Amino acid sequence: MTAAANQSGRRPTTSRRLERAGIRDVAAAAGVSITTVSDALNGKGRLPDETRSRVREVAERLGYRPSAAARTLRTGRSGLIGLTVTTYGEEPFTFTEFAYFAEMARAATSAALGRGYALVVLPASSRHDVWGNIALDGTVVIDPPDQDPLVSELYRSGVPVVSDGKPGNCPVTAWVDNDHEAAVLGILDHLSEAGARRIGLLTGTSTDTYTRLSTEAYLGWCAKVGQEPVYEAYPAHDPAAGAVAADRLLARPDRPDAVYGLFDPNGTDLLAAARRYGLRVPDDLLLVCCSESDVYAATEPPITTLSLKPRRIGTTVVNLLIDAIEGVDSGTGVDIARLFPPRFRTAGTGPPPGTLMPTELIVRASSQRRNPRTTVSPPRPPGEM
Amino acid sequence: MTAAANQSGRRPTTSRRLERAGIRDVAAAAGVSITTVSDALNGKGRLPDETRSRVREVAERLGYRPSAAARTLRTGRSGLIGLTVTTYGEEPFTFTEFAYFAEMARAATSAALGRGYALVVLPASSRHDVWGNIALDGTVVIDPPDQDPLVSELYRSGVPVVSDGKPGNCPVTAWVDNDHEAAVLGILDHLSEAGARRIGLLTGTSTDTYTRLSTEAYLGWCAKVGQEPVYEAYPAHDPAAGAVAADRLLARPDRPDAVYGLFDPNGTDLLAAARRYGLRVPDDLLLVCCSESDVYAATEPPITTLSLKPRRIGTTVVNLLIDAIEGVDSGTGVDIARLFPPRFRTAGTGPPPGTLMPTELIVRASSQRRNPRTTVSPPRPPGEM
DNA sequence: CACTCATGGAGAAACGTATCTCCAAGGGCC
DNA sequence: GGCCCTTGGAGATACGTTTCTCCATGAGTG
Repeated sequence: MTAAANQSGRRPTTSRRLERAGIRDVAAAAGVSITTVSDALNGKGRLPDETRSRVREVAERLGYRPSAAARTLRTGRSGLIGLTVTTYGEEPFTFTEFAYFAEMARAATSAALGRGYALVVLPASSRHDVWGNIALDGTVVIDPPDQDPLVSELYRSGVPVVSDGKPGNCPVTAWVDNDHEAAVLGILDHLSEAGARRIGLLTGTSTDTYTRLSTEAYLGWCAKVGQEPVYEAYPAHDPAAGAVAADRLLARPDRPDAVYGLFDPNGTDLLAAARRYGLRVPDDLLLVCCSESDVYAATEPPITTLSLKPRRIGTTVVNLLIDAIEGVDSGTGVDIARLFPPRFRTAGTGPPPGTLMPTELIVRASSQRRNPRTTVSPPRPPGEM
Repeated sequence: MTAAANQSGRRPTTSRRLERAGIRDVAAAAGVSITTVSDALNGKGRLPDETRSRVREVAERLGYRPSAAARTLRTGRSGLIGLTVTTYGEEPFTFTEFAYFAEMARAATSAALGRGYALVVLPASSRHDVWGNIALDGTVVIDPPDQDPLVSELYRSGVPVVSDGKPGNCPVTAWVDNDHEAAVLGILDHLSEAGARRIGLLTGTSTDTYTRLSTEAYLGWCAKVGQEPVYEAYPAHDPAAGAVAADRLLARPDRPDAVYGLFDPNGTDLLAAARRYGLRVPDDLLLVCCSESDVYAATEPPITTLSLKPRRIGTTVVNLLIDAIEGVDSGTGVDIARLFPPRFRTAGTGPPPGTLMPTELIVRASSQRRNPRTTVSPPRPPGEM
């Protein structure tokens, strides 16, 4: 080994292995100190432009890439955000609200990348060691169950947590949710105006916020207008159970003349069930379901759907989370911000700030009786979905 | 400050801030050295069980969580795998093969978690600083374009890269793909046996391996059996273009009596187009498309689909990648493995090892003719649905 | 008794960066 | 000439692990 090869001054005895250039190598090659290299590359410090550009050029020439691990260790920031999905089974993603999740995750990924963060997909059921092994700046939790131990632990350990779905008893930094009550009431009114006399509900048996709030809104509406509730609940994570429940609902003696299904496949299920019972949609049965899928624009008849606007949710959740991340540590320099990260603000404060976002009802033929359509949509070219 | 409070020996002057317990704190509390704590928690070293469990208990009591950043810096391993999706537009996920991607990503996530790794979603179009800021042990690339600069740089910088889709000119550690040629030939034979005389193809204009190999297989088959190729190509990333192309294909004077569509929405598109031209499926037109969606089990008629078995692909890709990751550094201790990481093995070796995986044809009504047909009906202008 | 050896564990050196502190030199100002 | 201020940059430390090296101690062995 030549002296030049060892000019960085480290490892005087052991042989120099082939490795990526470090900041030391750049400093040595540029004839400046490590400090100067760091400052030059990060745009900090007081350096003349000439030095800055020279250092940058040398770094480029050596193919220098800063070590993310070292930077994370030093700064305490990894640029990584966890995306946690509540799982019903073995799989990392939930099946039930799949289109919703996919859209939401996509928007969240975009939003995060736009602000320089990347998303790590981490099912809540992951091995604990996986969670512990990753430096996360914060976590997005989709639809946390009532008492999620994972969320509690994350929050306790000081990691900001923002949930999609109003959390039950988990402490979170912030949350975002749709205004499910308003959405359900809007649908029920819509169906009433279309002539429905007895509106049924296809709902789930799980205790997540979405199911709970929607069902409560339905029951409240029934009480208000004096209609006997007509609903069937089934385990929403079981794809086969939906069809059975739809069948049950339409087989009841007090069969509804309109149904709202809370879950994505309900539209198809209800349509099939209606066919089996010889019910025409919308003539004998009005139909609405909650879905992000555009297949319902092409069914026979097209089905009115409620969109939860997952893209808006995903974007908002991520932005809130990053705000929290960057707000905590990059505060005004007051030490309080460092002495009292969120974990210490739990007691004494009120509930975490939440944001309610509107939903969108996409009205199609299935919820409109023979009367001419009220909402005017432009004629579509053939074949477009 | 008391001597006891400072027994860890650090920060003799500045005041001790509220922070997560570190390994030093555990060592001090347990009355052992840092080494012992590390060994006890990681199951290394020679320690009596009594010491081991005592240290573990103290760590638990203090709520000790090892710093992932420090561990990564020290060990050079982050437990993070990049999942890169080629993007056609702004969005991080591609629309076109969405169900495929979703399934594949889900399987990949599962497989990775099962081996203690987590997946980071990183679109190829991400800001460069995001890529540089994350310590990745390896990367999965879905469907890399012919000359992907990102893949090249990753590979050059020593990060193992495994691609889903046989790579064009990118150097990768390994790749996995379906046997697209066999799949297409199988479908064409299947359609022939069902009575097809002229088989058309709905294909894409992009240059990815899937499109290219499939189209070539089709053209080769045509040449072999002496059929004039009948195909339409469209930009597969444009969801609206598929319907137009399907329409074009069925409007041709040499209208095919069977069509294979390479992309997921083609089944719906072709069905709609067939309806517009008054063609009955499967009587007048046999239909097959490549899709992972089970909506085709419920269409009228149900459509035969080719499944690329994305779950198998995702699992295989991740396992190959992790094998490469762990094989490189946890070798037999021979220094060669450390002196020559994959980046130095580029020259002189042959193409990277690839794995071809079988596809699965799910035969439904749309590709089975009830009674062999003899006449070809002339094209008609699009009428009412 | 003089050894070897296994056991249990401590010390300290990295890993590669960011940043706090401090210093030298030069110039303007009174 | 003494003083302060700005500019440009170097030194050293800390981030929290893992791991290599090495040292006591006591037991077995000839």
